[in-house]
Amino acid sequence: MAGVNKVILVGNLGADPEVKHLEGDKVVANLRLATTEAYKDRNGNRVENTEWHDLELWDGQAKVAEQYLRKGSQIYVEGKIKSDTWQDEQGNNRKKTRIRVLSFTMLGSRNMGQDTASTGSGQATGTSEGMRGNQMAQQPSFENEEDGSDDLPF
Amino acid sequence: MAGVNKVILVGNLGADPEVKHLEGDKVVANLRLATTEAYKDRNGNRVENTEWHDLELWDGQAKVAEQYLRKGSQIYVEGKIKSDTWQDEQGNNRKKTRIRVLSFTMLGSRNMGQDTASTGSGQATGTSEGMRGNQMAQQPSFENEEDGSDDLPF
Amino acid sequence: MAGVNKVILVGNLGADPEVKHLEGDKVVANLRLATTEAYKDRNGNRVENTEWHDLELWDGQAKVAEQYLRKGSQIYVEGKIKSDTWQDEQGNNRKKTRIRVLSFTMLGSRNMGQDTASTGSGQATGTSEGMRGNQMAQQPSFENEEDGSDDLPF
Amino acid sequence: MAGVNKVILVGNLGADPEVKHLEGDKVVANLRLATTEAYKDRNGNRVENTEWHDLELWDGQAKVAEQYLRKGSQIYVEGKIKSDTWQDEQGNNRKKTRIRVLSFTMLGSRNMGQDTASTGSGQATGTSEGMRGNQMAQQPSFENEEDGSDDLPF
DNA sequence: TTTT
DNA sequence: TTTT
Repeated sequence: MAGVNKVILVGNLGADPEVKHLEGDKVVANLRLATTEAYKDRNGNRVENTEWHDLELWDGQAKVAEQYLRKGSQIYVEGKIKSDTWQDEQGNNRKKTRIRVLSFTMLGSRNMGQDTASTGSGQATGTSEGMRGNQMAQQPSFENEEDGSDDLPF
Repeated sequence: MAGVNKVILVGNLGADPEVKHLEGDKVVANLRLATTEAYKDRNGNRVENTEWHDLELWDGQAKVAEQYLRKGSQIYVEGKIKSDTWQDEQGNNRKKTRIRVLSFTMLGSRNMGQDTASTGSGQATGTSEGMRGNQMAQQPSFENEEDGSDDLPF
Repeated sequence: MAGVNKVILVGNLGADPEVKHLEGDKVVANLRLATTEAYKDRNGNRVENTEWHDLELWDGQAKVAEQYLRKGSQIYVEGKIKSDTWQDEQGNNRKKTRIRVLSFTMLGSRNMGQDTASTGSGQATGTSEGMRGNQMAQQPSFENEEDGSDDLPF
Repeated sequence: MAGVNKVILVGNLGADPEVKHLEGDKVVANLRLATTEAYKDRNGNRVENTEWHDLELWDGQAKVAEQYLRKGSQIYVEGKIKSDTWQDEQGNNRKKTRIRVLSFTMLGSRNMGQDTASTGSGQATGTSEGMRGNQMAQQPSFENEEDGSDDLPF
């Protein structure tokens, strides 16, 4: 059946991206994203609740993340839930849930984190196809399709 | 930072809702929802990929689910990702991810599952407050807030 | 700035798609989609509120819409807000807002309506009046890129 | 029918909020929000496309907007499409589409616009560990129900 | 385990 | 003009 599996997150990275360059020019980046909600409990005390998400980005996106994202970066993310299941050594069924990122956008302005001053020249070039997204020298947004093999948009 | 943690799903239930009535008038329903995407692989073969989601609904919502949803029901769901972490007997860190449903809407028409012919009379009454949602005898849509103690909308 | 402009709708078509085949193999379809919300007012009376949306689909998507969608069809839509501005004869600034559809999915099940037997092997059995139970043999879900020239996904 | 009518925007305000205090303690704020997408056209030239949205906020939300939002503020918005129709003096049918905001969140950190230094001691500081530095006086996130009469969340 |  |  034709379904919908969509995740939208706005949060901050808990650490720098972990990027692995695989054979065949494949690149994968793993990010830890915190989304925090604050509310008042029934006693009127402010409570903060943080959820941590494991994000997975591939190829062009992973490269953008590697170049521009840092611990603390605030991003808007669109993706889908994707879980892996396996059996552990004890024979228990295990499941790990990740967010497969389909597009993301850096938020905030002014600066983009410590090492990003270098992006200033950037012409934020996108490929014409498969790039609904936006990107700029300072605020890259990047979209990738399922098996996208897009190059860096810069 | 004020974050966003939003999930939107459209899929079908893999089984009837599992509902538990807890002390203090609390009710919780657990649903298994399948979201299936189909695409053509590079050889042009149609591939289907199903993701299973664990949904958790509380109170008024849980009651609506219990009454109207059945194995196979197609629903639109809005919620947020919520994970529990603990240590298992081996001392390993474990994590289970669920979707905390904030609103859902039944899709399709005609019939609503095997026993729902009886819903025809439907009062489908909503509370004025906290009910952005929609509901009807035959196509209930229901929203609940964080600690919502909403009654059944009927 | 890298922005986000996203619309998610679930509703029913108020009329059959209006499709125009333009030069250069371009096709555009215009749909009228109703999204209805129901709630109880402060007197406890059920109130229904319908919003009508003008949807615009291009090329491959437009063809799918032409072939499978009919008045009454229930669909899930993802798109973006897009407005045209101009001056009318009186010199007044005018603005028309549309939803540019980026993907849609037919909802509901069972049967698909009158002329859809042609869609393939498919069951695609039709109701005579109004083509409400939608979907096809394969339940089309269709995504299109900005300038996508995708063919029919079947 | 139970429908879905949802809009998600991330963009910047084109002007300070316009706030009107109505009788009966009602408050309405109107915002102009720009969402910009950038892409490369078929010649490889970077093209920027800005869509302007008319946002409408009520009551508690309107007050938060009045207090914290300024021209240039970057926000995440969730709402629904809402159009008014009428006949103009020439007897033409007219329609104006707005976004009725259901929740919004301020994005970015650092500064919040010209006069907002007063909104707290705060420097919107991130913590060194895990960057949880979350919502603060300076980064309000606010949700309102349909006829919500919520007070300021501070 | 759903749906097609 | 849809849907219930």
